[in-house]
Amino acid sequence: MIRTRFAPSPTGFMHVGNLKMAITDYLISKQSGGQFLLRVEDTDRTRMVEGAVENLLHTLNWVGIIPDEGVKLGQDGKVVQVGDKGPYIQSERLEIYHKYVDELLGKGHAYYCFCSKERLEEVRKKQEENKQATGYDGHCRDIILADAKKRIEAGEGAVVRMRTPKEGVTKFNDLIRGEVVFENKLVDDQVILKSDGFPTYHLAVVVDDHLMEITHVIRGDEWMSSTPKHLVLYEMFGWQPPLFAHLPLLLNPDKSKLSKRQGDVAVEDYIKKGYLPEAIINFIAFLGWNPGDERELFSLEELIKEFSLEKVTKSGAVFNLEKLDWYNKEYLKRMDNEELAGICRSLMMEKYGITNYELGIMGKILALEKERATTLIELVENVKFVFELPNYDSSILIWKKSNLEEAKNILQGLINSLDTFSVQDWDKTTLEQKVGEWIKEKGFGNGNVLSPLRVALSGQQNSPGPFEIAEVLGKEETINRLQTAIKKIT
RNA sequence: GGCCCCAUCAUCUAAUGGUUAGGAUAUCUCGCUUUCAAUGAGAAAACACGGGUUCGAUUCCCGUUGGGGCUACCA
Repeated sequence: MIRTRFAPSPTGFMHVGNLKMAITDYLISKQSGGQFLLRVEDTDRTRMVEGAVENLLHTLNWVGIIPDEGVKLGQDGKVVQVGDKGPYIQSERLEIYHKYVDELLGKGHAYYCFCSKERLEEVRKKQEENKQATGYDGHCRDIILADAKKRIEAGEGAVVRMRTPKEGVTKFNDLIRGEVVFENKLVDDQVILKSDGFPTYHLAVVVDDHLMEITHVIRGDEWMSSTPKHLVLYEMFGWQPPLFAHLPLLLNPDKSKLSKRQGDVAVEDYIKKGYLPEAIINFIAFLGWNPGDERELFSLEELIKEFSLEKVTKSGAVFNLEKLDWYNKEYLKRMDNEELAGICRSLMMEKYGITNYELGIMGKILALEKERATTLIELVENVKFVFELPNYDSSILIWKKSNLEEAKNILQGLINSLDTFSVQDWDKTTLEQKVGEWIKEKGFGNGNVLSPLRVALSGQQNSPGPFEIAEVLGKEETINRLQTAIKKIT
């Protein structure tokens, strides 16, 4: 049974790269019938952002990824912690970390360091000048623990560093990349406890993953180089390390690590733009993974069944919005009209000031444009002509080599004909059939009639079919709009 | 600089020790059609380079180049 965790820092909105990690963690745990936990890593108090945890959780909820354990949204929408291995917020686990730091100190696997920031910077500068690997120079490595404690009691500030072995190698078998080897002498004596009493990521992640019985650590590639530090800590504690999988990063079009500067990176931005959760999940899951055959459309459920780390690509993937657009169109096209109406409800009410909202009617209106729109925002915008006929120029009523006079006659003829139709028969199929007969009878060309009709109904030269529009508009409004068009000509 | 990772069309990717190197997105052409969209048919488009290994390498090995990540009392 696999236990995975998504461990975000509450430093802002959910990044699409983070979502990719969360999705992967979720899929891997679910397909084994295991648990997916969410842990909040808030050990850097300087970067905390108000409301970030709520935002993260809401975003995850939106895509349908609900943690089994750890921090999640309760029934009332408030943040709660669930599970018997908590707390799941690192700032609430300080005592635990201190206990383990003491253990390391006692065993000689860690030591107090009193070096000033200035000294550390100087050391680093010199190393860079000499083209050496940067890292702590071991200045405080040999201070006797008792002496160090005295200095601390006397009020001196200190951090705790891990005493990494300087010989041999540390290796691990990454589930995606295979064996990776690091020389121990290059593993830095990393700070594990900061002078403010908070642990660093490296200590906290190891302690928590162990205590929370995480079996698979699935995280971004940027953590690869830190993994030996973590492995050394597992070794020091005498713990069995989990399995590691480092996922390739999401990239900007210029192939650098996906960043804010080159476009939107917050999942929230895409929600606001009107992308569907299904499209986002599918798109992101397919960045660096595919089922090996030619299927492209996968729901979360299907992904749980078929996703596998073995098939994850090793190289980073450009976050390609054109493909996202395509996915969104596909899901939009397939969506049930009433469901679509439900999703667009607030957008529609806001934009068109609608008060009584009938899903059936709204669904029909939205269906008019759903094959043409990329996003929900665009869809709602495109349907504007239903509520408000745009002010168009009469010249666009003319079809090809025809003229205004002819258009006017045709529209008038159309009114006379449509007026005889019963309201019961006012659906696109019947309309198309009857108007078709009328066109034949009069000997007009299709375009000569349907084009002016389209413009009269939509105010646009490009629009859905005129009969579909007429059905949605109803008989009265349809005739109304035809009369308006005629008035424009005279 | 040091360490680590990566390398197939513009992009996401598939496959293989011998293939016309496949699909998707985007682009273009044609068809359908009252427009647009959708859809159908097609086009253009890739194995980074150099050495090996091999009868034969895009595939395996090494190197080069290129790209990326890390290199904090941030995660």
